[in-house]
Amino acid sequence: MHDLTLEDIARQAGVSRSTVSRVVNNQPNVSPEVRKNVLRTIRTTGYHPNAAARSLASQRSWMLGLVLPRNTSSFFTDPYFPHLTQGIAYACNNHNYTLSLFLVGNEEDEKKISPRISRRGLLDGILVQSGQAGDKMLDQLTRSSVPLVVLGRPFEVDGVSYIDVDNINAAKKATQHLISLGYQRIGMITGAKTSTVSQDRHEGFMKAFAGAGKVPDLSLIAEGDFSENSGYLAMQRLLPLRPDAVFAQSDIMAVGAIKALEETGLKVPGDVALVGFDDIPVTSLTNIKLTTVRQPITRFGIKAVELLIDLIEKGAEPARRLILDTELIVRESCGASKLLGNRGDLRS
Amino acid sequence: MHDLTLEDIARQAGVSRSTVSRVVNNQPNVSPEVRKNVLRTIRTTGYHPNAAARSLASQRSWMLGLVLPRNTSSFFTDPYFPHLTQGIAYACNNHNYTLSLFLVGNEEDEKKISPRISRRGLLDGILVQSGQAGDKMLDQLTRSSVPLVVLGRPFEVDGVSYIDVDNINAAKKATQHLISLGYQRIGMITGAKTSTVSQDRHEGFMKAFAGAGKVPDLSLIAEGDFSENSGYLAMQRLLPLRPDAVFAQSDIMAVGAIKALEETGLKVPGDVALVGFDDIPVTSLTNIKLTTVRQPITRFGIKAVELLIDLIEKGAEPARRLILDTELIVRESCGASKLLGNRGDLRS
DNA sequence: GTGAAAGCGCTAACAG
DNA sequence: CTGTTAGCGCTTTCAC
Repeated sequence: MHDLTLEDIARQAGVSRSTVSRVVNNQPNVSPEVRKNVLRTIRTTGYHPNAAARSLASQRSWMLGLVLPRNTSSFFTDPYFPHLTQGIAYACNNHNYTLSLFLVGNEEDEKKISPRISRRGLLDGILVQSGQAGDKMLDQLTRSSVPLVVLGRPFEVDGVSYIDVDNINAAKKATQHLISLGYQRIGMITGAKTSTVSQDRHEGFMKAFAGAGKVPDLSLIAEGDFSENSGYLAMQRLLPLRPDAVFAQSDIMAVGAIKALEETGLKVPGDVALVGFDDIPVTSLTNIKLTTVRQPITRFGIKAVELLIDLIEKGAEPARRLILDTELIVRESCGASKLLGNRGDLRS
Repeated sequence: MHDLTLEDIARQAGVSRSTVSRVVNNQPNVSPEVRKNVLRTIRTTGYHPNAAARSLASQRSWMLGLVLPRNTSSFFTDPYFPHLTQGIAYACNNHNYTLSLFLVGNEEDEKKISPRISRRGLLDGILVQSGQAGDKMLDQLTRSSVPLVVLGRPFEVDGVSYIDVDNINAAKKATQHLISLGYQRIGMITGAKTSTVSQDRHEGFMKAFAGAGKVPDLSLIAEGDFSENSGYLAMQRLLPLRPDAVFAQSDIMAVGAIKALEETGLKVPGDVALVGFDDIPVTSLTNIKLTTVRQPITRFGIKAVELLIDLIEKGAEPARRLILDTELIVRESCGASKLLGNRGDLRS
């Protein structure tokens, strides 16, 4: 059975190709009866328009690309990316776009993927995870003519549209919280210092101190890489310096830190208080109720897609940016409940 | 600057469109010098062929679809899916295919996604996660003319190609291991009973007993749904029945089970021995070294893609199946090291 | 080894 | 409201 075409449907319904096209695309200028008639033969024949032909003729593929660069090794270990991907997939679906996924594992992948992404006619728009400084892939994509939205602030923001959460304020709130609880030796476990996320959260940390008229002990800042193990190791390095509270730049690192503390027999928050970032369901990873900065990961993905579609439809110039708010979720690991006599979740 | 076409390159290189096409597609019948020449102008102009036009003319999109149906809610909580996706993405990349992702969240998604998948000209092949019994989407895809590989044994295997791990044998090995260690009250935490994975592992469990000339206590079989929490709850239900060993059908459920045991003050493996399934890095989730059945998740994804490509290139008939082997990884949670005086990893 | 020409199946003016 | 027509940019016979 040879595949059906518009032509076939037109013939069967006794109308022209254009009319069928109009019906398929839900366009006006078709009489109700003709439309109903055409719709019926489409249904009975099981006709589906050919995607390639449509893309070629309309210069629109209805396809969005999600590019996750190599440094995103935590794709498998950090629930962040699955959640993000889900939000993106959901939104694509909602807006009738198809999502294609480009996981760039190494340089070799990059070489094979790059030209594929650049092919005209394949993608109507691109979502790319903000990477480390000097990310070639991002540079290259930025130069292409396909509408682009960067997930997370990129290093070079000139002329590129991006979406991000307000990392500076978020980290500031988290740190202020610890300061206000009276902790005196507040440390931080950062992500890779070459990432903008980590830099922004670092800045928020500093701002909180500045705002309180205090100066942080910089030796209490340990670098991680957003992986759990790095949080574990960072906390081990921090321990001899006797911090009484630590702000971990991701929940997963906070979990690692907790492991390190438990191994040493230290209590959270009794001996060391902890605040995380993400609000990922870590309850499954540790029994400690983690105080954390909640970022709307799924919503982030949805908004990213909507921004991208807007750029596609209304033009990518001028570049736009969208910053989402976060929320400090006070639970037990920061010691607030004990110190202040509160119980359960508290939103500030 | 208007996008470049083959025509443009042909003109600039002083040859015909066909010749450029041959060069682009690495076909023979082009003299070395002409080829070199064309290649150069392609490079200097930064020409990239149009994907839609190519698909339309060649009836090949070089695009594969990965469909994860709604019951795959564990996409975010179980590392299994990120790993699988990574293997698939890697293999697609390697074979010059682009991967598109269809996460089917609910019925509404299904309605929007189905026609998109069925569109001719979009996908050269489809990978679909095996679902629950009566999965409409799978049924529908099976009926379509696009080559299809099901991930995991489907309910109806007639005429459909699929890839799976040898769940029966794997579960049998795991259970035999517990039996051989002398446990007398061996329980099991299953996945949803409507899934083939769970059914097969159930069968393996039974076979191990049969092979040992024993009869399992069926009341020690508790149903979960592959989520951690379900493992936790299942173990709570099991505890009053005093099992001395439990085979959890996934590592994540094993972790839940461990939580339940720890809460009750019971030791693993001292009070209850445990064997999991997957060999996911759960070390981050619990301090217990889990004895488990290792399944090659990433390789599973790679093999699935390769099988699908084979079907695309050599025809989908007759249906093929590929069963991957598993390996029992003996660590500490089964109590083997204590009972047998062994240490560390032991592969059976 | 190379080029001309005929589509691939659809959209989108433009007439009518 | 409907049909005619001209492409979209490439692949692929088929001559030469």
